[in-house]
Amino acid sequence: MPENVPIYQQITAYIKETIEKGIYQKGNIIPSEQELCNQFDTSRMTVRRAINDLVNDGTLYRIQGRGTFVSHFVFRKYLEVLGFSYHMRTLGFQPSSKILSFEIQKPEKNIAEELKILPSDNVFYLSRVRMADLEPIAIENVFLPEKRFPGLDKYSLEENSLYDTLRTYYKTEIFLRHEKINAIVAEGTDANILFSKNKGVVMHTWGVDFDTNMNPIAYADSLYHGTKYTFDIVIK
Amino acid sequence: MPENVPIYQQITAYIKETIEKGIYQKGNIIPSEQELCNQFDTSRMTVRRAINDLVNDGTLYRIQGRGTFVSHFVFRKYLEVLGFSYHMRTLGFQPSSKILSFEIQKPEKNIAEELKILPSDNVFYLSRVRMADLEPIAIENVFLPEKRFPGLDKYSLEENSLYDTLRTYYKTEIFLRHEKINAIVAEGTDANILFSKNKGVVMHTWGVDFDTNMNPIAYADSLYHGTKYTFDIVIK
DNA sequence: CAGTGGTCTAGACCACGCC
DNA sequence: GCGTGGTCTAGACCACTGG
Repeated sequence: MPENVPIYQQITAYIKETIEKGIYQKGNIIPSEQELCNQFDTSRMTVRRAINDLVNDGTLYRIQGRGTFVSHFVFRKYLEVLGFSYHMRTLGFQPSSKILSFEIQKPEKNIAEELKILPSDNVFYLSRVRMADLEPIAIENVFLPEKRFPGLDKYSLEENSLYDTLRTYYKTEIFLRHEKINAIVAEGTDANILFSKNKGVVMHTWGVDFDTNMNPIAYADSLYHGTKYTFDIVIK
Repeated sequence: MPENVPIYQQITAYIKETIEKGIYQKGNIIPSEQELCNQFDTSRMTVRRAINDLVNDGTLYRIQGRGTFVSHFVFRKYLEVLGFSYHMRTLGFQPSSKILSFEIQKPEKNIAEELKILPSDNVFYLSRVRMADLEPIAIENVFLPEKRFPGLDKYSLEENSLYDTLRTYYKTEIFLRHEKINAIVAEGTDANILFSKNKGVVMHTWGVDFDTNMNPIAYADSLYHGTKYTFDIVIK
């Protein structure tokens, strides 16, 4: 009967489900730790492990002496790490991409450093226009070590999410992204693509994705349309 | 001998210290959980509680069967939540502020909604130019419920960090910020302050700060100089 | 194989909020 | 006082990595 899934994960899954179904409402109290112990026939430390995970990701909060509650918050963490495609879909837009370039290169010095590879190692350079309902929203330039993702060019990244591809074919999950953002004026080709004009205001982002062992797996340098796109960020 | 501080907090403090002192280096292994049990004369669950906290905030990572390691990452999470003053100091700049306005107002509808107060409730409106080494970097407009922070106007926010003031005098700690960012062209007074010109590219941010109980405690709407300022963000 | 982290138990006492 | 969450114990067995 008990799956091979750890009990604490069963409990977090159960709590998330009941929240999604609206059984536990925002701001309402959830069953006490003791009740959950009885319900899942387990010890309190295991229940607390489950609740801790949900408190850490912001789903629940605790008040000592009173109980554990569902956050008032419409939680949208992880969005950026899940990528543009996912983000657009949650906003109700149809994401699509147009590939500008997908080739093997020698990395520039700073990119090699960020990816912790040698300048003589190869990288895939993937440049895409990202669109929402066919409107150009961003230009994303991604660099990935060839060693880590051999044969990546076999896969169609026009239709599929890059992160889905890494997950499915290379068992690589992004754990964390370190990103920098500023605002600049885009000109030339970039401005033409995003604004159909020769100038436009964009957010410029650059940064590195890491896997669960904190190995760098991708470097990205992108431009986002200043007003059509909004970063939606939760900072703890 | 043992302080009133929980053991797991003593352990996290110890580990952080040794990392800062360079005794545990980036990528290096730290003592095993069993060794830390002996060192602190405590049980493994307590040691794990301590390590979990540091894994969750990205300071450490674990590999089953091998050990626990110091992240390769120069970690700068929490920066934004700690505020502009703190951020600038970590970058080696001298932060300062010039208050443009500090008064009691009735909130606009959307701000009242975000702060979960009535439109008839009062808010403090604090508008400041934030500077680094006397160069204007940002214009921050913050709205705080008067009910929650009675007498806030007594304190000098020209010299002191707003968040320090909330912490010290109102025992209020920011747990989380939900922030949105886009890029626009600033004009008029705003552009004059930040660029000494009548136009300039800025990052526009707006969002809400929450305390540990997920009560909204401040709404901020700010403009950051597009190129002098860079958001530095870690997304998990 | 030994050593590491991953999960779990069945209790304990304390601090806090509420009635 | 009672029920809540906060901290902690002293074990246990499993899964994984390395030599």
